[in-house]
Amino acid sequence: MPEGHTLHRLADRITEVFGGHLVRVGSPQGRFADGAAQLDGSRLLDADAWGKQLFIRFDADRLVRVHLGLYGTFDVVDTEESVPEPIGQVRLRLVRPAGRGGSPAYGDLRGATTCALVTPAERDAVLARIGPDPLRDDAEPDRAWARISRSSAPIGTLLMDQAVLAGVGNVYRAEVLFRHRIHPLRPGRTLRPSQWQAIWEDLVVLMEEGVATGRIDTVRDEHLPEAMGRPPRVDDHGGEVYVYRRAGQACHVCGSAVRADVLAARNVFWCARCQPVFRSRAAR
DNA sequence: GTAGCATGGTAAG
DNA sequence: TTACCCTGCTACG
Repeated sequence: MPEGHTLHRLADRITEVFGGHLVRVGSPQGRFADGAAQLDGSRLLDADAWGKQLFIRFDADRLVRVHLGLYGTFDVVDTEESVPEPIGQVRLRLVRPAGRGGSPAYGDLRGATTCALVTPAERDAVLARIGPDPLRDDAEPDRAWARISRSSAPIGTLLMDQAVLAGVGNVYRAEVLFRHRIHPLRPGRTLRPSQWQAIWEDLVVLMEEGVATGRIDTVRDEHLPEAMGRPPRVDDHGGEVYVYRRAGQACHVCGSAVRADVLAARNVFWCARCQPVFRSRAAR
């Protein structure tokens, strides 16, 4: 589930459901028991995300830092009924009690890499080490370009490095490189400034759409299933994509087989014909 | 039923 | 480079 769009969507949802309310905070599983005990009964102010980092803000300058990792989930449910018994390993449970005719709501965090009570200074330290986030209005893409433009590392590695750029994960990495016809192994420093600008602007659009829909869709209208007369993609993420997890299948644009390899410890996918290997001026 | 893998990241070795 | 976190889906038997 979790690339940056998931966390921003979740922050909005937490703010909407719990913001301004006195909440019950628990850790049915027990691994966040100390933090939960300190926060229980206090006022939740709001939640905000930077890249894949989520911070839930409580009164008295207290924050919960959440990182979902690869398979963490945070389900927020507005219910007309009573709050159910926790199912499975619920690290953190937030409850907005029913009151004055209002219905109860709850949020369950499972499988997260991180769930910790932190201070504003600790939050700032985390934020200081991550790059600009395409989903934030105040992001400075030049900061990322400063790193990319002088790095010999592959652009496919740099896009996944949260210290360079925050919020992009394995799906957006593969898809944005396809959309800009750039090979994942191409060294960052060989990109032109205009290519970086186009990638950034595209990430802003794609990820904002991801926040709105809760899925990752990267396929242009002319390549959608209905436009091409091909079957829609069926899997657990739901979005229409060009190359992600499509190894061996036909490229939607040129028909050649999608390639796969491991880059930055993750599977990367690309079309060898649409994303030709970069050749330096000297090599040509 | 269950092995294997996954939209991530850290820490140990 | 590997282990881990310990969820949830898919593929396979």
